[in-house]
Amino acid sequence: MSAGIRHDDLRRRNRAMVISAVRRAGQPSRTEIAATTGLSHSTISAISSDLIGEGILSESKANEAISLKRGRPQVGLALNPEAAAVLTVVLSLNFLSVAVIDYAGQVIAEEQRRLDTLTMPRDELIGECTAIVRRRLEDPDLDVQSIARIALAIQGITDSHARAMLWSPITPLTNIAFADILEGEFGIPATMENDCNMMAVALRWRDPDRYRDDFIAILLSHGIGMGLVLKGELFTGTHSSGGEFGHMIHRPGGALCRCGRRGCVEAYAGNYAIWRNAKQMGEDAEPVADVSDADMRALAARAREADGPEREAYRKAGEALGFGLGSLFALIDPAPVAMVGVSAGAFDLIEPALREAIAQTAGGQHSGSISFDTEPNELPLIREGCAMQALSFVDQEIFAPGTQIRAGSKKSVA
Amino acid sequence: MSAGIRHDDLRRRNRAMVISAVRRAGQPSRTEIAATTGLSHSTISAISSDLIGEGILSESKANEAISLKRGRPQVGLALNPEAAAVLTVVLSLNFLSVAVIDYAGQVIAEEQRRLDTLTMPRDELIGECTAIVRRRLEDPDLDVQSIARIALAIQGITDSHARAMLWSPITPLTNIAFADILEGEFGIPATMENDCNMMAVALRWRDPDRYRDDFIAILLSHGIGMGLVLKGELFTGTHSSGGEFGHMIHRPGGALCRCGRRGCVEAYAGNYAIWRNAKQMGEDAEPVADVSDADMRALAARAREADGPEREAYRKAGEALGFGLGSLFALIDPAPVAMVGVSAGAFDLIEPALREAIAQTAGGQHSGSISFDTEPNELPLIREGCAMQALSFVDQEIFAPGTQIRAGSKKSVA
DNA sequence: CTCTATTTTTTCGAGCCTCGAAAAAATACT
DNA sequence: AGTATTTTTTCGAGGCTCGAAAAAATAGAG
Repeated sequence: MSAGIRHDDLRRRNRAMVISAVRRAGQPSRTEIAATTGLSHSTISAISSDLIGEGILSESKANEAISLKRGRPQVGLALNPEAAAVLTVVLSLNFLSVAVIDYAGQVIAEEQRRLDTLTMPRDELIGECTAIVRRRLEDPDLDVQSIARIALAIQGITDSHARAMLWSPITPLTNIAFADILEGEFGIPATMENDCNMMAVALRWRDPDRYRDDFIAILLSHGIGMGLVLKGELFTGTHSSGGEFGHMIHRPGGALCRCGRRGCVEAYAGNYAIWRNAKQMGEDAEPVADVSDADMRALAARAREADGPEREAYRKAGEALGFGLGSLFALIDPAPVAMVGVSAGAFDLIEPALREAIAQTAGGQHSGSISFDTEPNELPLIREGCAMQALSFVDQEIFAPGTQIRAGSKKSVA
Repeated sequence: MSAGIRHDDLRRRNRAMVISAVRRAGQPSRTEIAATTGLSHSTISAISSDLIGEGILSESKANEAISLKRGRPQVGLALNPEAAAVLTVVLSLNFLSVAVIDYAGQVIAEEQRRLDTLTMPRDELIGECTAIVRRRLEDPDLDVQSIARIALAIQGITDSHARAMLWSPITPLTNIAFADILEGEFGIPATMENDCNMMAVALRWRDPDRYRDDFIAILLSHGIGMGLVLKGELFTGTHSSGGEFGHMIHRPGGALCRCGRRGCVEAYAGNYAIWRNAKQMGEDAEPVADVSDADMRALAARAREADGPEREAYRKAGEALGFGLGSLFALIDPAPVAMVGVSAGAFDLIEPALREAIAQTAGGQHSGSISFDTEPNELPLIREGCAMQALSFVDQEIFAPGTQIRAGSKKSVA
């Protein structure tokens, strides 16, 4: 249970503070770091000199803009791009992509591939993933030793220990321990992340002012997913990645959902549901396997043109999302929302009904003050979140003396 | 933002560990504390000798049962009951109760009072609260100086800073900053807590095995409330006490809820809703102000006797709770549930429909493994939770050197 | 071009804190 | 009475952070 703080934990934690301050701030001077961490200048000086000696940080002749000031100019501290690297794998419907990212967060290599995830047998799916990773690792330009971590993101439910995919809409297969598989194959620590959680992580890095301590990222795609940050931390369920917003019950016994149950939010707001309603196929119609983004955009265009079943379909989606968000807000209070995915591009069609629905719920009091951002393209967000998640892990490993540091660096000698 | 750890924080935190280890374990020996905290024997020895010197802990000639062992017998450490005391105030529908609790957690005085909260004007309600507290503080048997904290719990929504009641079903009044009022009046730090959150706190102290890191306490009373513990911490909303499970939407546009909206879980499962359905008054009927516990018990008895509208009313309540829990489980995954309040005594009537509903939701996969506890009497739980919450605050104040310690104790001199 | 003011960074000794090992204390068993 | 065993305290060593002072590096003034 509650662990006491050992004396040597102190340095560990404060190293952590310094590294994360540098990652957040870009090129802060030692003085700035001292200010944000609350530690003394002497401490920051000692720690950063250690980190530079270990090749984790490097001095960069800093902000020329501010060098107009008097005194001794600040020396910016930056992450040394060569200190380590991470590899991200994003597995989504019929699509697999990997990227290699250096310690400073820059993409240094990538590869993408189409594949038929829905019909692929287990071995083949796993094989494709390991193969694409292996190809990247065998790249002669890459120092394999520097790859410190792999983060794999997938649509669907992952376990709360970030080891396995439990269930995913992109494949009928279940319980694939991707993290263990990749670790076993390549001997590099790996984690298995939920795509929407990675979206949330990315949003926070992109716009820390708007997405700080509490916010919601909702994926409006074939299915409905959610990434939730509460009190500054990624929210996960007790056993799984949790936050299955799409499968909150909107109408008990209602429309047939892809998950086999009835009345889920997704059964009204997922692409297949909007499609089904627009085509007036009835709520019991079996969900179609996939609707292309182009088809969805065409559907939205038609809905904008005339008040027909297409517009009504988007209205129903908005209503379901609104009541769902209302129930969510009853639990966590309102927070900024980012709508991501192809249907976020049709948010103009969704928003009126959504706001009307929210107004009828507990969140309704603040209905006006709730603001929505839209971002139609989810893949870059997911990849970015994966990268930052993996890099944060590496940061932690680096200041944990117990762990072998894989970067080609030697300890400074006092 | 992220604060570094100063050198003097170390002692503070480790003192915290020791105190909370003692509060949890009852009368642990120094060796046991060392084991649970992971700190060395020397450190525990130093800290506990400080704490004893300051009058916070005391040695108690420990477990005679274990003194059969060889070696030097363990000396149990106990909280010194006189180190401080706290005062709890529980304000519920037409009922106000206070208790004074010593540092070891024993009730040393209490007082209860009926009052008409629904019609009472603002000044009077506040006046009643301050008056009952003043009476306790003026008790000649009590050392006023020792009262280190006041915790006030109320049914309804409180703000996330534990300062004010925002809204409550027990009064039409809103936005009463009880914590500030009591602090101003008596000069004793006070907090304003949500009743269901305090239930959850109490459950954890009562049965730490069952209610550890993740669990749900649901109040089935006139209204429906929830206290939620996730990852070992009390879950609150971003702005308010949050966790308004009762106002998640069960059926959009459905039955009229006491909150003025439609289709909330509470509009089917609150006492007034069960009453309304049992009396076949229609879902639009204005909720009655109060139903006595005796009436509810009579209703449950009739429902058990024959399959009439009463039984159907409980079935609907179960359905609403089941779908609500199902949606909640979609977000947080299933967790142990405690049903508290008068209708928890009728859980046999509620459970079948509840389980059936859950089975139709995302939580359904684990439907069988979800276990429910029942506790018909909420008041003792709330009071107990309040006491532990207040005592935990005092624990924190005691190891924070910045704070003036109000207990009559002097620092040990080295 | 030199000197001064200013700001950043490093150095150094002081003061704490935790730890491990050893000693001391307190009991049961023989 | 002596020995084994377990708990608790003592003590010196090693680390860490801090504040103050020194050193470093620049802009502006004369």
